[in-house]
Order: sequence, then structure tokens, then C-alpha cells
Amino acid sequence: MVTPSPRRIGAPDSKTRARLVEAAEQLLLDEGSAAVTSRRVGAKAGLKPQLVHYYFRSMEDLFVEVFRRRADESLARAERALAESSALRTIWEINADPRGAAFNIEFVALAKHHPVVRSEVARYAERYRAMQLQALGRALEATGVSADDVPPMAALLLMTGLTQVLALEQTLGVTAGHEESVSFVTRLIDRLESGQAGGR
Amino acid sequence: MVTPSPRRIGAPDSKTRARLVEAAEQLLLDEGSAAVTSRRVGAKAGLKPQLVHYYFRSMEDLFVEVFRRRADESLARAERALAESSALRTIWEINADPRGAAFNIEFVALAKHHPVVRSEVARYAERYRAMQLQALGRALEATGVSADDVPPMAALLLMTGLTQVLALEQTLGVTAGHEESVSFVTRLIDRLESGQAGGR
DNA sequence: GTCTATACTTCGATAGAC
DNA sequence: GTCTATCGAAGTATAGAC
Repeated sequence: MVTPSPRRIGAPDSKTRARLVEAAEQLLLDEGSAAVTSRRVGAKAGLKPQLVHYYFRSMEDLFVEVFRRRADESLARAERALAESSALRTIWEINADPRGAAFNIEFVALAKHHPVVRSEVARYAERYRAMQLQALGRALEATGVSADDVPPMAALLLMTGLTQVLALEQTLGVTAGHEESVSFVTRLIDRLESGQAGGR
Repeated sequence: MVTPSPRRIGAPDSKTRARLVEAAEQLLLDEGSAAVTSRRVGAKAGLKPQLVHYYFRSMEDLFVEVFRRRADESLARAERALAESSALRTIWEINADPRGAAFNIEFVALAKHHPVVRSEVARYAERYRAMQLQALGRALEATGVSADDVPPMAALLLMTGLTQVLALEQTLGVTAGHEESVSFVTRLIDRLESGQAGGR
């Protein structure tokens, strides 16, 4: 009794479909979420725009697919990295990738108008946060920083926030103070991870 | 020899015009930049959509107007506030307003497709940053924190970044750890400003 | 000085041809 | 299983009526 989707949809493993997803991601990163229209995605992939609607029931479905592809990869990569030592530095490096931060920002924008995207992004954000938090808690403990002095959650949100402002301002061409701030954070991390007895 | 604009534009002090700007700002904050179209602005203001094009040469002009109105006000407010004492806390409070952070994010999105908006936002960001930086430098100095230990620029970008992630995540409905992080920062500020001898 | 009728473009989506 | 012809709605903008 599953109201069968009235429209036919292309095979999930089609080569053409993969090209469309790739084109959409490119467009999203280069020109922002507003540029990801069926017509422009088609053009970028060198295909007719209607193909987007053949392979995806709606634009929202395409957005979700683009998001999942990258989010799954990020989660896996982070999981591997955080299992190693020096989690503090690893967490910073993962978040410091400006492409990743830009990607997030665009999807939060899409989430405003696409409920399915929203729940997907929210679910991912929570998982990602929890994973990093656990690793960061262990890492800070190892350096001798008490959780009362510096709650891991606050440290994590401060790091994440910094990388996101940097990404945001980069799109404006504003970069004053960026290097200085990054080197402050990396120095702090170096001091903590090598010294292994930082704090107050 | 100024190629005179071929189209007639309504008076800058028109009441109707003000209504349109107000409606655009509402729409921007409530539904994001993608929702600010001539048709929707007109509807929100209870006017015909064509009026948007009568009062503004282009949508971009409307965006710039919305931005300037609020940016000017923010700059003036910040200038007054920062002249007072306890600049550290003041800077935090100004940035902690989630509406302001959301506003910024939406305009950075618009900047991607509207060069005039971009230069306007960039110019404002630089002025705002410089102003806060100066006040923050003085404030940190007063608390006995050396600029070598905590560069004011880094402190400023960390604070700004935190408020922006919070705003971003709020639109997703994700709020885990927000209170904890905010209270960490405010406690830190309290300690610095009252103790007046924090640091290491 | 203010607003409306209208043109033109691009959007997402579908039905049906190969 | 894959792609094309086409529709109706919504987008920006202009020319001209009041």
C-alpha cells in the first residue's frame, strides 16, 4: 500500500547521476547554494537540465545526496583520525579546512527552505559534535587541563566558530588578522600537546 | 555627461519606500536571503511587487539599503558602548546578539552574487573589526593580560566566531552545548574584568 | 510624484518519445 | 533504462498610465 511514486526515477548507480552530483557540489562550493538550480547543474555537467529531474525526485533530493556523500566521508575520516593520538591537533586540522566550513554554511542556508535537508544536517552536526567532544575531552584530560577550567564543549565550539568566521570572511576578501589568530590557536595546541602540562 | 538613468526612481524619503525596506529586512531575518524577492517583499509590505522596482533600480540596491540601515546603527551603537568602561563585556554582548550574527550570515550569502553588496559588507566588516580591536586591546591590557599571551585579534575572532556558530546552529534547531559555552566565556570575562589580574 | 500593465527570463517538474 | 518536449509558476525589470 505504498503510494508508488508516479514518476520514474533513474538508477542510483548510474554514471550520469554521479556526474550530476559532482557538478552540484562544485557549483555549491564555487557560487553558493543559490546557484544550484537544475539548469545550472545540467550545464555544468554538460547534460540537459531535465536529467536532474529524471535522477532526482526533487531538487531537495539532490541536495541531500550531495550532503550525504561528503558528510559520510567526513565522518569516516574524522573517526579514523580521532582514534590516533594528538586528537587536539587533529580536531583543529579537520575543522580548519575552509572548504569544509564553506560547505557547512551553504547547507545551513539550504536548510532554511528544505526541511529534509535541515533534519539531515542537524543529525550530522550532532553526531559530529559528539564524536569530537569525546576525543577532545580525552585529549584535554591528557594534557592536564581540568574540565572545570576549560570545558571541552566550549573549546570545541570556539575552534569550530573560528574556522567558520574565517571561511565567511574569506568570501568577502577580508583576511585581516586571520593568520595571527590561526597561529595563536596552533601555538596553544602545540604547547598543550608537547608540554603535556599546560593550563594555568 | 552622466548617462542619466533611463528609468525614473521614487523619492528616497517616501513612506512606501521605507515600508519596502522594512519588509525586506523582516523577510531576510525570518526566511533567509533566498526569500527576499521582489514579489515576496511586495506581498509582505502589502504592496504591488512592481513598486520594489520603482523605488530601487535593482534588487541589489534594495539589499544595500537594508544592509546600510542596520550597519550604520550597529556601528553607532558600538561606538557609544565601547567608549565606556568594561569594553570586554560590551564587545561580547554586542556580538552575542543572535539576530546580528544571523544578519551577517545572510549578507555574506548575498555578497556571493552581488558585488556591490560584497564591497559594502567588506568595508563594514573591516571598520567594525578595527574599532573592536582597539577597544579590546585596551581592555585586555587593563586586566594585565599580555598581548603576547593572548593577541587581542585572536580573542576577538574567537568571540565573533563563537556567536556565529551559535546562530548558525540555532537555525538547525541544534543547541547542545550552547549555554555551556556562553557561560564559559562570560565567566572568563567576569573574572578578567573584576579580578583585573587574570592571565596565567 | 506614484503606481500598473506587461515583457522577458529562468525556475522546478512532468508526460511521454525513443 | 534513458532522455526530450513542454508546462505553469515565479523571478527581475521596463514603459507608460494616472
